[in-house]
Amino acid sequence: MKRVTIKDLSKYLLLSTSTISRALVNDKNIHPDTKKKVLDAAEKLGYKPNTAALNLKYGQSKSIGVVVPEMTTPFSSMLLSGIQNILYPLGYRVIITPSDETPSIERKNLLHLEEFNVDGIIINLCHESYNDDVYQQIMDRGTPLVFFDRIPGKSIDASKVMVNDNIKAALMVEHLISTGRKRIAHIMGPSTIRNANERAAGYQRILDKHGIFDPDLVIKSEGTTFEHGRIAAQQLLNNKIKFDSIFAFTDTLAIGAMNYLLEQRIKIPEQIAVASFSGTELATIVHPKLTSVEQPLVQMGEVAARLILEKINDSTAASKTVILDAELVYRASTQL
Amino acid sequence: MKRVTIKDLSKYLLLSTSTISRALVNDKNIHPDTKKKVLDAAEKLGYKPNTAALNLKYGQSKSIGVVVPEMTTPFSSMLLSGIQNILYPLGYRVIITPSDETPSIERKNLLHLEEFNVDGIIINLCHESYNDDVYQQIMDRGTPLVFFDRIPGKSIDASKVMVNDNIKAALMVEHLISTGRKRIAHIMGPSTIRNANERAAGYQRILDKHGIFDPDLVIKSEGTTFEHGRIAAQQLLNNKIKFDSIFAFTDTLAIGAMNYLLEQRIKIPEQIAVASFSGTELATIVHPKLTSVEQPLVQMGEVAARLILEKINDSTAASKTVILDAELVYRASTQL
DNA sequence: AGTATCCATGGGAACGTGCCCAAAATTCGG
DNA sequence: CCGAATTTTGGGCACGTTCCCATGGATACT
Repeated sequence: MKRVTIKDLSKYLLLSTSTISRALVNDKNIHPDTKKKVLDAAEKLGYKPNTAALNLKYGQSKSIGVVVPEMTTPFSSMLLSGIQNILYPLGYRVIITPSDETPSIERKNLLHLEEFNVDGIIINLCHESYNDDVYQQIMDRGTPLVFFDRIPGKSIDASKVMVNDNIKAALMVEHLISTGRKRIAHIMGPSTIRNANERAAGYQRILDKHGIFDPDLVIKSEGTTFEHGRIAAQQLLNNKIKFDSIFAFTDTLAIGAMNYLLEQRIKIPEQIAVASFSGTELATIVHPKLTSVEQPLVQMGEVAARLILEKINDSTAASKTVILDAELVYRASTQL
Repeated sequence: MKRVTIKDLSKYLLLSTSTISRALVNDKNIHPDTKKKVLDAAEKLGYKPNTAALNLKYGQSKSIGVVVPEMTTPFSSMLLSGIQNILYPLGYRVIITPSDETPSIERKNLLHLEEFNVDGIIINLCHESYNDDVYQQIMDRGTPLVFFDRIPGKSIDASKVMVNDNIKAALMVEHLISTGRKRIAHIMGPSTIRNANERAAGYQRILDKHGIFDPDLVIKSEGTTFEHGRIAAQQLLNNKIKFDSIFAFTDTLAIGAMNYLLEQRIKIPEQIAVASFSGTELATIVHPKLTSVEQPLVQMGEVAARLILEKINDSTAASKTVILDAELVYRASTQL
């Protein structure tokens, strides 16, 4: 099945390719009758513009790369729908590459995307510094980068989208305190993730303020999977430290922890309340439903897409950092 | 930042573009010294082949479209990693478009992907027949299609990958019976999905065989979300029908149902056992963990990718239907 | 030494499109 | 009714790459 080109139309209608082209791109220098004839023939023969030719012509690939740390939770998929909301109507392809929370894979993905000639890359890091050199290289070579959610530790001249982790974590801890909790444990994310440190800082700030901070209450998790959450909960219980609630770095960790507690026949929230940070459906599909900081994920994706478009359309555009608001949603896991 | 082309190398080394090209593609008709010089210069100047030019040259876009009904569960992401395992090493881009379980969006996505000139499309349907005409059109126009998981109802000449829904559903129901359950309810998926009918048929076949089938035990769900599962469970309880277990069309429905039961303080599995069908992590992150038919999702993705490659590389290749095995995993939701 | 063979390189067309420039066809003003 | 202005069309180059064909030079054989 040979594809129909402008040349085919040209032969078919006995018109030059220039005229055909003009009809197709809505050029004003063309007779309405001719234009109609061309459009009809294009429809009839099933003409489809060849994107490869256009890409070559304009030096753009009309595709955007997205790097996410994982795709097994709805987190990334919500961000993606935001990104696609903006980019698909503009004719961009979106190419997604999961890094599996592994910096070396992230690195490979980035270079791979560059190889694909993407016009820009939107990325949610898995390590705050490991690939700093690559980010800079890629940008130096002319491909704009936009960071979202997990941004680099070191300041890099690129647009960024995120929420205020520190403040929102603090507010969530305040909520736990307001429900009478005093021994609030924290399952902290890997310290190679900037947000983990920010949220931990917000947590500590409030406990300090109330004079109830205890370093033993903080468990540093080495990863972000459900299993890591389980392990953290197990550690907390094994440590024989008293605690009446948990604030976890993410939904995933919180749910893993919750499962372990439930298996140990601990009642949530009666004995231990659980709160976390995210913005996905995950919080509502467990029992009891999880109190969490709901990030506006779809909106974050949309903003990230707009920021990358700005950079693509004007490579000298100033970098912007957009901080979105997140809402605290109180559910059964912290309320009797 | 202008990109480096073969012409730049040509000027830089005072060699023709032909020679540069030969060096780059490992042609044998080139002096080793020249080749080394070119390769070094390419490295030094940061030459990257222009994919758009290659795509134009070879008439392929080196990209594959994937249409999935949803992306909020790990289901699609596991399939995607399978697909990407195969396609990325071969230099293919993968473009993902979620249809949101809406046939009209699926239709739009398919046409959109065709517009993008993808070399092939891998699709998991959201309706067994609504878009039949488009599938056929797209294939007629020369873009191969591969169906996986949810395949079309009507027979279409295209490769397909799936598991044997009927048999596996039957085995799962046998398991419930073997644990002493006699009143097994079924939350059936929308009958516009072939698999829903197949699994329901497997369910009924076994209940009939044991003479314990009761049509009142079957709830037809209108959708596949967690919420639909909740509603189904609610209906079951409201109907005042006695039942001691549930076999659900998918994990998602099962978990939604489980949540409702737990909220009603019903004990799982003591009072009601729950089993389902899927193959994702979801089954293990709820409490109690969910017994389910584990489909080899990553493998399914890999097979789908290989099948589409076959069709791309030889448009006359015969269509294949691959049926993969699925494993029953028994967890806490059905065992005391 | 002359010719045939081989190797390394250069020239240029092609993929499909848009756009610049020129040419043809039409309209307009006097 | 003729030249000028305007509209409509055609020719051909460019984007970056590969590959066929041709060319030049070196080597081998008679």
